[in-house]
Amino acid sequence: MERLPKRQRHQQLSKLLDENPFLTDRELTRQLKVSIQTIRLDRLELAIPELRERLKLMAERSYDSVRSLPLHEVIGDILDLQLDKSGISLFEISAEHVFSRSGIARGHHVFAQANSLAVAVINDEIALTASADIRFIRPARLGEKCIAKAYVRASGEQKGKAKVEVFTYVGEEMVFQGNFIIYRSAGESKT
Amino acid sequence: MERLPKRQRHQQLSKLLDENPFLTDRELTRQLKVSIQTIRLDRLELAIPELRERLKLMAERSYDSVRSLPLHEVIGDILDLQLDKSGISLFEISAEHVFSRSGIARGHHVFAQANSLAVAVINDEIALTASADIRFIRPARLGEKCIAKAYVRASGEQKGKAKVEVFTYVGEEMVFQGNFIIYRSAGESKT
DNA sequence: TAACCTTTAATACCAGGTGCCAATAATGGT
DNA sequence: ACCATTATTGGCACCTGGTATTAAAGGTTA
Repeated sequence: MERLPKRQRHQQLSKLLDENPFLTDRELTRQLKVSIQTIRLDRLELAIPELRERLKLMAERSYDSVRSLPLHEVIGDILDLQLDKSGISLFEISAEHVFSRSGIARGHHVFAQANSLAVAVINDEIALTASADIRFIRPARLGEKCIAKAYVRASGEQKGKAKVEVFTYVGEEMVFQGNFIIYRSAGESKT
Repeated sequence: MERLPKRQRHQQLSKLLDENPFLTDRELTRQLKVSIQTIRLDRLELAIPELRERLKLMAERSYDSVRSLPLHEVIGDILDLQLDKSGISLFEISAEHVFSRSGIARGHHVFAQANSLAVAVINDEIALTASADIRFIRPARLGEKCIAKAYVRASGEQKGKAKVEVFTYVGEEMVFQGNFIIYRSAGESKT
């Protein structure tokens, strides 16, 4: 034993199941070349539930996410969210977001991050983008982490419209700026 | 037997599983007061798969909707393209593009179609969105086919900037309108 | 009465596991 | 060289939530 193989295998196993959670133990034995018992011990140690439990968990998540916050409908990861006030999200530019020749992000991805943050920050059942005025200040490039900050300037609970300003930065540099007008269904509600 | 109970039961069964797809046959027998065999015959007739299959289907749906979230290269199919003049693209709103509650398309997908068309219509090596002024005129809904039409208003081969106007329609109705300023690398090039 | 439909029952079988125990490796420490 | 520990494998019983099939009991109806 090289003291390592087990941990390496654990990492591989986690990675495999991360990429494809639909694998049975039997299929894992083929990929990792160990017995099915070992796979099961590994899952035990790593606290990875059996296939059926995994599927059930996924089904449950998707089922009650229908009635929960639209957080995972957001492009980028929400780092901070103060409803009707401000929000921050992180979005890393990866290969599928850029023009292959130049390595520069396509504008609509940067926009998507800002737009979905602007919608998420509005504390309302239904929030839709009505219009926007946007500027791409400098290109965002492959591998860069974009931090978008959204500020609600006029929440307009009565008027049915809210104004949200979004600034996206890579490090210290601003790459994008946008003013969004968001339709909101009514006054605040929910939770 | 009252000749009806069966159909009534079928309706009830469908309704129960619609409200809570996580019910086992055994739990259904309690609610419907018939034997488990009857439940299974009912599911057969109604073509309702077993619990595990239902969970798997839900898991799969939620799984590849997560995977398809990242927007791809060009959004929509280019139907017509006259470089430096005009272009038309078609984009059909499908389940992964809408808010699940309302069935309304997220703004950034509609934007993405317009933006990628505006970039595609510019006849240059490198074309990037510099800024845009956009309006979402009415929401686009699940299943609707969006036709975006882009017109180059000022190609600005010297100035390094081009102005492109995009209108998106569903049938006769306009759903989106945008004015894009696109950076272009130099004069025209390419074929 | 026979023919039929609906419901229930009984049995064999399956996938994808858990839980447990025992038998081997393989590895280190001394 | 020996022992203890850890890692891996095997085997078996059992569980859940089913499928598939065959059979039987009950009411309905022509």
